[in-house]
Amino acid sequence: MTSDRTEGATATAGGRQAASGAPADPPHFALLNEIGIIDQLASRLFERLLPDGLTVPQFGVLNHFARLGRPSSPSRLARNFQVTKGAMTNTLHHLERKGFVAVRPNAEDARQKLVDITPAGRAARDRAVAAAAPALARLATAIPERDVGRALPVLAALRAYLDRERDAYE
Amino acid sequence: MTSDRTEGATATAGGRQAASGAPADPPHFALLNEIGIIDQLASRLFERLLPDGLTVPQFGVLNHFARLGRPSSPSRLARNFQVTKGAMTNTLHHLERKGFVAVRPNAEDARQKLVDITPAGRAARDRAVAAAAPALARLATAIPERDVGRALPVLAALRAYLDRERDAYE
DNA sequence: TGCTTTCCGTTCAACGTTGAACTATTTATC
DNA sequence: GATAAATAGTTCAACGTTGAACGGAAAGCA
Repeated sequence: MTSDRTEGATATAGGRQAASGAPADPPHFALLNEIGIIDQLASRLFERLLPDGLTVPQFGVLNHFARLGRPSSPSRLARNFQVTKGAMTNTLHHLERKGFVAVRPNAEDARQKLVDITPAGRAARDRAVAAAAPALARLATAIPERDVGRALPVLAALRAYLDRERDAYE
Repeated sequence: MTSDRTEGATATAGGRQAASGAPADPPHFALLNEIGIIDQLASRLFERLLPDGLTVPQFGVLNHFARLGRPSSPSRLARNFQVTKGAMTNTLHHLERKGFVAVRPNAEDARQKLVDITPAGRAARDRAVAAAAPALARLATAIPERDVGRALPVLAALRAYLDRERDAYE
């Protein structure tokens, strides 16, 4: 049992709902709504699959390093993930406690710290990818890659726009 | 200053990043990633515009009622918004404290409560819509409605899939 | 050189969310 | 009717996030 699909109701962006008689939300608003719900559903499902008590943001950092192949700094990571520095401090502390990431001072710039993934972190990341693979495969079956290819550019443009908009307001 | 757009890095789903040499995340994963970032950016921007100290979920509930036109119950709202009952209890308490929503017992079923928007709540919702209108208009300028129309069906299918998947695992 | 600005990382309070535990009420079933 | 199962709403601890405030360190500039 989930949303009131039977009554054709699933609230709209920021909220949802879709009663037949009521005025529909503007398309752009509806888009953001749909995105909000998907993020919530996908994150929760994904997190259940993750091993080692990994959370989505924690996995994100590990995955980032696995592909980056070199150390980074907390603030740089915060920028990459569009998150505040405080949030990244928090995530890194968790990863450090688990031994999945190593933090050391940066000799060249005492303001910074250098963060890198550890072998254990790499292993955890691989386990996570393996654990999520089946679910991702099922998803790929349900949503044709062609459709994903259609949506992705639009979302990329949307993100770029929001990014600019944010900069403008800070 | 925002994400490392200059280094072509914006972490991928659950995490991101897009260094040229590294293996790219699978398309479906990239899609979820993009969605996660957009949700975060859009929510934060939207929330800044909201009046009366309204949060995104609070606005969502008010907007829901404005379109629904009739009372609902906490658990029904929780289902509509794909949120746990506890979360909805929390949101409703905030709205009740602000006088934007009225809660009363349901005589026909003592387990339930009936929630409805108040005139003050309606006014707050209208103020919120008005406050967000300019930003939404700018967004509509940046992202053609045609593109939104292309992405929406894919996202709807994605949400429907995740919804089914969740039911299967609970 | 000395002062100001910018950047870095941390801490903290306030929120929203989940998931589990619990009580109360209603519905199903024998 | 009595018992079991399902539904409703609350509470609570644990997380992640924001936004603001700080103290430390490096650049920029006079």
